[in-house]
This record gives sequence, C-alpha cells and structure tokens, in this order.
Amino acid sequence: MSEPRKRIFIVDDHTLVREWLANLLQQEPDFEVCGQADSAPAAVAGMSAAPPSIAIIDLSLKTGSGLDLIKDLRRICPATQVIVLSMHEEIYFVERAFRAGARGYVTKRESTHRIVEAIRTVLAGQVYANTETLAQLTERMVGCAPAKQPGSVELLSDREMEVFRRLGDGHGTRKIATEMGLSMKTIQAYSARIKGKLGLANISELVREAIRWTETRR
Amino acid sequence: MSEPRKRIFIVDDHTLVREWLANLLQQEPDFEVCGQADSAPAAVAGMSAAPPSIAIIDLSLKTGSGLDLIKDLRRICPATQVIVLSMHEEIYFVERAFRAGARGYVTKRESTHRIVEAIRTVLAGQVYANTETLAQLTERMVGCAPAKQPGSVELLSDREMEVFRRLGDGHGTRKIATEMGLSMKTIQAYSARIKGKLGLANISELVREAIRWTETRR
DNA sequence: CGATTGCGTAGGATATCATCCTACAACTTA
DNA sequence: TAAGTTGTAGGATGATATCCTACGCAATCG
Repeated sequence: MSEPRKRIFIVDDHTLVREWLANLLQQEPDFEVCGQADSAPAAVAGMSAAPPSIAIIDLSLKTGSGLDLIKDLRRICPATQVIVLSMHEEIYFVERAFRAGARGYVTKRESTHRIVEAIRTVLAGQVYANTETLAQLTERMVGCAPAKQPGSVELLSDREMEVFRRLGDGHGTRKIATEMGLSMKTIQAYSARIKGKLGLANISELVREAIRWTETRR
Repeated sequence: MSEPRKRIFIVDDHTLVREWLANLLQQEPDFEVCGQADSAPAAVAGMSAAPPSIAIIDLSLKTGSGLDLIKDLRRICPATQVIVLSMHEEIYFVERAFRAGARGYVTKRESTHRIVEAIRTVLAGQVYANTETLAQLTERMVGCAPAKQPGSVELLSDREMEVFRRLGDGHGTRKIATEMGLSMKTIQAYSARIKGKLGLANISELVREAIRWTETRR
C-alpha cells in the first residue's frame, strides 16, 4: 500500500486557472486535488471540514481578500500550508503574503512546473519563491532591524498616523501640511518614517497603502 | 487528405495561461497552436510572417497594450480573427475590444470550454461573447444616447484607460512609460487629460480614484 | 468637402515634490 | 544615563507635475 496522496485545495477566481492547475496536479502520482473555490468564503467552507496539506491561493479574489483568507486559514486549519499564486510580481505583495503566513509564492508569469516545485519544497518544510524574490526580501529584512510586528500600521506614532490617514483621503503633501499647520518638510519627514515602518519603497506605494487602509475601514 | 488544421496564436503574459491554452487547444483534432508571445511586439513578430486563423489575446499585457495589438493586427494580417481572453468583465473593456476589431470576448473566469466554443463560433464567421455580455452591449447600442455622464471612466480614450488602469495598480509615471514604451511626457499628457475628463484636481486625486476603481472591481 | 474636434505622441519651461542628510529639543525606556 | 522615539524642520539635488504648444491622422460636422 502506498503513501496517501497529498491533498491540495485550489482557490482562484479564474476558472481557467483552476482547471489547468487541477489537471496538472492530478497528473502527479502523489498529489490529489481535494477541492476548489473561487472565493474566500467558499474556500473556508471547503477546507474547514477536512484540511488539506496545501492550499494554493490567488491574492486577487473578487470576493474577499486573499491575504485575509491566508490569515483565517492559519487559525482554522494550522496544519495546512499556503502557497500563493499571484499575478503580482511586486515585492510589496510578496512580503504581505509571507507576513500573512504563506509558505510559498509563485507568479502566474512563471512556468507551471514552478508550482509543482513549490509544493514539493513547501511540503519538505521549506519556504519557496524564485531566487530574485528571495534576494529582494532578504535585502529588505537586512535594511530594517525591528522585529516587533513589522509592517503594521500599529507602529505609527500619532502624528504619523494622522498623515497616513490624510494621504489615504487623497491629499497631497502640501495640502496636508497646510491642514495640519506644519511645514511641508515635516510632512515629508513623516512620510519617510512611515515608509520605513511599513516597509514601503516610495510615495506611490505609500499612497496606495494609505488609500487601501482608508477604504477598508469604511 | 484531411483539412489543414486551423492555426492559432496565443498572446498572454501569464505563462500559466499560455501553457494551459496551448495544451487544451492542441487536444482538438482540428486546431494547431502555431505560436505564443508574452508581449505585443513579440506577438507582431510571431504572427506577421505566417498569419494564423485565430489570435487569442489578453488585454492587460505588461509590455504594450492589448487593444493596440488588436488594431495593429487588423492592418498587418487582416485575415486573422482576434478573440480576446481577458480578466476584465466590465463592459467598458468588452466594448473597446470589439471596437478595436476583436470578434470574440471570453473571460478568464469562464470555463475553458468557452474558448473552444468561441474559436469555433468565430471561425464560422460569427462574433462571440457570453449571453449577458451580448445583452449589455445591445442595450447600450439601443439606448443610443449612451448616458456618458461627465466624470465617468467611459469618457476615457483607450490609451487613457490603459494609463488609468496602470495607475490603479500603484505604478508611477516612469514605470508606466517604460511598460507602455512611451515617453514620460506622454503619460503625463494622458494624466492631464484624464484629470480633465474625470474632474480631478491633481495626481493625488487621480491616483486615489484609479486605485479605488481598481479595488472595487476585483 | 473643408473645418473642427478627438486622439496619440511629445518637447520646453517652471513650479512642486520626493529623497537623502542632518539637527535638535523633549520625552520614554531600558 | 545612554540610547531610542517623536515632533519639527532646513539644505541640496534629483524626479515629477503642471501648463503650453504642436503635429499628423482619423472621424465627424456642417
């Protein structure tokens, strides 16, 4: 009698990706696709009864957030290891995925055998991502030392938070400076510190993050 | 001697999708995948020598614009029929695709057999899209006074839309210019026009709107 | 059919910003 | 008490944003 097959669950809202993945993985003798879902709720429903070994999750779900799904899964079925399959290559997304608890990250631009590779690597207890990505990640960790809850909005001081909020309202540096009765330089200094704390590379990312944050609490 | 197989060319920057499609189509006895590309220039290069019967094109290419590619193809190989395979379900994109000269539109959310269906339909000389989409399209043609309200993304030209979308992905001016192979000045000019059409005061607001727009359709 | 308008593309000049450094006092915390 | 955090900001120097202008081409309007 052989080893039981490793059970894999697929979450992606592109039917074609699911179909192809399922097909591909089913061909591996030791893998078994035990379910699929196209939304976060459906994924939780499908996995909580019988947790799979691996969950392959797309970050950009139409219904619900892939990141939140990952966090939820860590609670619901801690034994399940998550591999992210995303269309985003920006380190920004990779970092968030890993922080949320993913163990692997593969891009849709990469060849499919990468997924199989990722699954085997993660099953073997290691994390997986392509070399450049790993290097980039390492670099940012080296860059900032603090190991508290890095990248969290909680780290921001009151003033920084204030600026962050206003950025999320779509205001520019000058406007914020005026509103708060401070020098632009001060706002810029805050922006720099916020970027540091949240691990963002430039203003574009800062603004995007601020807007997202603002949007999600409304 | 049997009929020659219908030659199909695939353009998508997600390797995963290309592999899947190629595999799927190759299994049809009368289809033959004659080439693939992950960017607009590569697609033109690959198709101009020996025009295929069908080109399957993703709208959101990283390098170059899918819409432009369709327009170019109409000139370069008029005999080739274009089917769009997009992740966008919004009618804006569908409409633009058909106007650019596409004959079919399939979403990545739809099941894979739809593509085969689309190819056969288009080869038979008809246009293809799912029923709801066709109905929506019809409706806007019928409601001939297309309530193009000021301040709506519908006002944006194809290029402007492209820039808007990329802004919503959090990309900056320089990056977008590079991706689209244009001068920064051009992107700035587009940004200015978009701001005008949408009634936005400055880049901060533009970016916020673009991100919101992007977020809400995911 | 000429005139006007929209679109894609981009250069120039200037005003504004973003970034990188540095600084410093008040306060917190190890 | 030395070291780190926070609030505040100046200087220098790239990088961007804004405002204008322009030009070919295609479509649409009289």
